[in-house]
Amino acid sequence: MDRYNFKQVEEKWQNYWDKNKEFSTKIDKNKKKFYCLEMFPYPSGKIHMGHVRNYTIGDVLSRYKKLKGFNVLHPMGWDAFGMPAENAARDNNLDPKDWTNSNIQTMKNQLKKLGLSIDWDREISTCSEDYYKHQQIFFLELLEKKLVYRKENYVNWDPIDETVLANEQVIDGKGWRSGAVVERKKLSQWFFNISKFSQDLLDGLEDLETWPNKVKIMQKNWIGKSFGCEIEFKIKGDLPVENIKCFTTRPDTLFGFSFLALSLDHEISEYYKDDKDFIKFRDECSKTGTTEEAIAVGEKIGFKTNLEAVNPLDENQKVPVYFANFVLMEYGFGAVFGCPAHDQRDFDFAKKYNLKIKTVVKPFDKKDDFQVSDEAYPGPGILINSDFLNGLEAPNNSVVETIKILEDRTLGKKKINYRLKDWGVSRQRYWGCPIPIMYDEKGVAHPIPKSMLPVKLPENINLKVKGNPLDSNKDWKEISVDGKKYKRETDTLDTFVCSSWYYLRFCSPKENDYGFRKEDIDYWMPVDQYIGGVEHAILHLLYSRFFMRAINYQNTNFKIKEPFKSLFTQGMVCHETYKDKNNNWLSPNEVEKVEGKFVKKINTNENVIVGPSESMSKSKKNVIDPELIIKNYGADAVRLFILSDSPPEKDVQWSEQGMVSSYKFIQKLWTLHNEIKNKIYNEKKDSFDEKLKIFTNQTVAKITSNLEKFNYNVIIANMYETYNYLINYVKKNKDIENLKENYVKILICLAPVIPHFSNECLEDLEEKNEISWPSFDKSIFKNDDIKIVIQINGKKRSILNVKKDTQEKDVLELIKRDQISKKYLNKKDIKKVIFVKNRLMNILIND
RNA sequence: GGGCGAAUGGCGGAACUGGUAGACGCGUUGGACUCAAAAUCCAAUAGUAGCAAUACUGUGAGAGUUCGAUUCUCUCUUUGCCCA
Repeated sequence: MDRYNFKQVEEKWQNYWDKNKEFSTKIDKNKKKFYCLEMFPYPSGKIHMGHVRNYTIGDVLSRYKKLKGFNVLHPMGWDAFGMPAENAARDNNLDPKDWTNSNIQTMKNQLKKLGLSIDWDREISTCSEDYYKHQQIFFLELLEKKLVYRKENYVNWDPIDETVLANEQVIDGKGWRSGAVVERKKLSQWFFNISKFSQDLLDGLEDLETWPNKVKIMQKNWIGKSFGCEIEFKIKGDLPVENIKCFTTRPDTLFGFSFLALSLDHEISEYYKDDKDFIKFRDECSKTGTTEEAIAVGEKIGFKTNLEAVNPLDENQKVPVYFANFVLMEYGFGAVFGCPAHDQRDFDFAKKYNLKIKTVVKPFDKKDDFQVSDEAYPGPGILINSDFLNGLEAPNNSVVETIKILEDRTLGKKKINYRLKDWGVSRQRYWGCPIPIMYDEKGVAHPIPKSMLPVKLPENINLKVKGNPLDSNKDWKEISVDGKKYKRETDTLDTFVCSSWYYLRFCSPKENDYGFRKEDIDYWMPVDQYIGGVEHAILHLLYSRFFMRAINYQNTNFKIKEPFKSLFTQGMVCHETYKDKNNNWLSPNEVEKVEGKFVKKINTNENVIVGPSESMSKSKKNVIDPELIIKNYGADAVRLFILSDSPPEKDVQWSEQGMVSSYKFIQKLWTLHNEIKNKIYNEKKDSFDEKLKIFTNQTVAKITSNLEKFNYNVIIANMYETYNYLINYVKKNKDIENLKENYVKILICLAPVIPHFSNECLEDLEEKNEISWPSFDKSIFKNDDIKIVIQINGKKRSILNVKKDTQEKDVLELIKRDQISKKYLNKKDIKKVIFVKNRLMNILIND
């Protein structure tokens, strides 16, 4: 018998699928559709194990649904714009387009070798003009609906590279490439008005029943709805400022008011722009960084103004006004009132500047003279030292009551605040979708006329210039329309915009006039199952949800609000990390295991420090190249292994031994296949075997239910169990009448995970019927013999074989004759019997 | 600091709605085959005691509900992720 030649078989089936357009999909209204989508990859060069896991999970589902008779849409594309291309192109004197397209070719070939059931006719790439031209139209539509606007905003500015940096590109306050100290700079940028939909995005979460709860909670926190009050404080001092508006969620602690803190960007800072001390203070603040976390961890510092704020509930109470580094302009109105006794941040600030700390809430179990001492008390309790508010229960009652009082006296009003900020989409980059805007001589923005769309990216650009290469490209930048001179917008769109609607494009990938055809999305949308990493839990998923609402807004033709009906977030692929004695990372193939436990470096025999298992990353060198693994073991074996060791939503440890055992398992299945085939074509026949039928039924039932529940690791265990059963079965039996019929069912159950192998075996059996997912017959379990657990005083003592549905008194009779049970029951009174039909009997006796 | 999870053999992990804890795989040990090795096959494998049948203990710790708890409730410990 031949060994299973995975190379030949896998190539054969991949070619077959390709040639027959097996997975190319058309609208078929007679069939139920199923849209399965995995997050599309960034074409960085080669696929990595994370892709293998993500796409294997999606492929198992797609193939299963197809076998179940669904019309499955399973497309793939490329999230092809972005900085790595621009950087790689600049460093290697390439065109970003060429770099990207060559990576796409490589990765596409790699994905094909995994045997994925993808409709490659629908392949899209966000960097192709065919894609981004539609995005420009969307942009202009949103502009018309006033969902896009321009405003000035602070950015992280790298003064050496003359470029804007994303927060994650700022490391310890320095640019990740140049190492220059990052500055805050105000730039005019385009924004999507996502905050307009804050409440709707929040409400929509309720309907996403099959999304992981944690993702919904993350989005909820990100939107950050808070209930509070807007208060105007009267201001006294030497500036022409009459009042300052501020937002608070705790107006009930107003009597503990001890300072008012303003953001550095608050409009009042204008009066101080020439004040040397203020400038010095502002520089000091910029060192601590602008992220919310940096501010929270860093020291709270303030700059005292000559202004005083009046407590609206008590005219006699006046407190100083500070600029403080912990107040963000984006939150509320960029002004907060400080109540040190009940907010730790305010407490730290008050201690530092020696401001009064007045306790206004006491915990329920404390007396009225309770005083905050070492730290703030932010918890619930009863209001004290608060004049007419005394005795209210904080925070629930007291907040509502205080707002009522403030509203009555027209000192403030109820307000709901959201943390969600508008989405800045301008990027000072070449390799992105051009923003279809031009500016006239006065600097007023105009949409590029529709007839002039799309705005194409210029080619042969010099990437070595400082700053945005588009900005220094005069030929491209300067245009004239109807004899008037304009300058193009040189910023490009954030790549998250591209990925906010790509799932629509897959429905109509070739449509030329618009981003999608209504007929197509009416049939295919929403995505029935979306699969990807949890790292996109907030931004990508929220932006996509927003984008649907933005298209939907003032548009009766477009019904979708939620693009992804179900979401599944898979875990990462991890591997041990290795370092040599000089603390340099070593890759797994620079390391070997010699004489058991310790790991040594190849050639030098030097000891290696084994670090914890972490998610595979190039920087830690703990990566395994999927291409090599597929070459050595085959796609089916890789698919099998990547699913086998852990539940798909959890991290999985890469293990060479596990990989080898998956490979061996496929070889064993092949041996089994040949044995079964011999039996099937054997002349001698045994009669029909009921037990085999029952076993097959159980197997199909188990695998079906585990597929439905994403328990893919358990499916692999089911596959091993099935093998173990069948290999013993064929040893003991000749061919029996129903062997082939049952074996074919089992082979089909293997098809989602190991499609090449399964198809090869089915073909080998000359199985001509159209393959579809086997049904299972629940009634077949009826005649089953049942094992009943016998417990004495709650402890398992014996197991009885009985017919299904045996009654309590009959089981009791059996127990009395059962040797083991008799031993425990001997001469003891039975106090009580608990009987669960077909399961167990628990007998309570006096000890 | 807040929110959400997690904790089961040497390891990864199973366990339907509260009903036989440890499926399945890895590793380890022993055996068969072989001159030998690899490959393959067979067997054992939670701990303790015992030749054994078997008994007791056992799902992070402690309590509770229950005839019965890995599963439900409370407290605690450790740990992961997200937010601040």
